[in-house]
Amino acid sequence: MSWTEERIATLTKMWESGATASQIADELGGVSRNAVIGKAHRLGLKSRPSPVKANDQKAAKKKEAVAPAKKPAKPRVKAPAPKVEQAASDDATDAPKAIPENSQPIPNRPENLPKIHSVGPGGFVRQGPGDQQAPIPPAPPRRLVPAKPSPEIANKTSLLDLNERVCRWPMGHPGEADFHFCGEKVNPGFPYCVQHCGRAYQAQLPRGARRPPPPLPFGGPRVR
DNA sequence: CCCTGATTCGC
DNA sequence: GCGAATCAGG
Repeated sequence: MSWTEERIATLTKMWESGATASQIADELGGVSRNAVIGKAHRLGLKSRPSPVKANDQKAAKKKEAVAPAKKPAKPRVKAPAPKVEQAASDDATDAPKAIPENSQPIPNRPENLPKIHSVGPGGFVRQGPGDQQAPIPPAPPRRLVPAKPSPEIANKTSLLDLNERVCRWPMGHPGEADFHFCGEKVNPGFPYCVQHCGRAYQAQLPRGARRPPPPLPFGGPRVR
């Protein structure tokens, strides 16, 4: 697996937004956590909160320069990454504009967040940030047409099934076999069904009640 | 043990 | 340039 430009872009975005190297490697696929860290450093991306920090740059640390008495060969092969090869090249440039980008995977402290219960113009109940039922954020914008229909999405709403009348809320992550869309009847005038309108359009909290973290442009780390 | 990132160094 | 091996802290 080579470092294409989009893969580097994803790495950079995720790294800067605080995702761990493991998450990044997992999202990219085909690379190890070490590869991600190594690449990040080569790219000049700087260290974020690193576990090992209390170093005075001890120069007196050396590995064995010569005479590697014994090599453990290579027992360190846990996950050879049998990732599902993605036939279609994903292209992060075009984004379906109907897909929202407000994703807050960071759980807000449930402490005294005021319960807001307001009704949107379409009749949906706005969801307060304090009461997210499922913390699954909307999937990131990506190109996501599956090369061949798999049985998992046989009865689900695929990208090709999208039209003005069905809910475009993404279910799952693009690129995965069972990725599909909600497909419910939309709340008239909205790109989503009533239920997902409640997720997409959240109630505004009073000033100072909270400060939402910045949205993750890549859609956030994969939730497993 | 698990996790994390940093560093080294053979390729 | 790449990344496995290794290190070191949490």
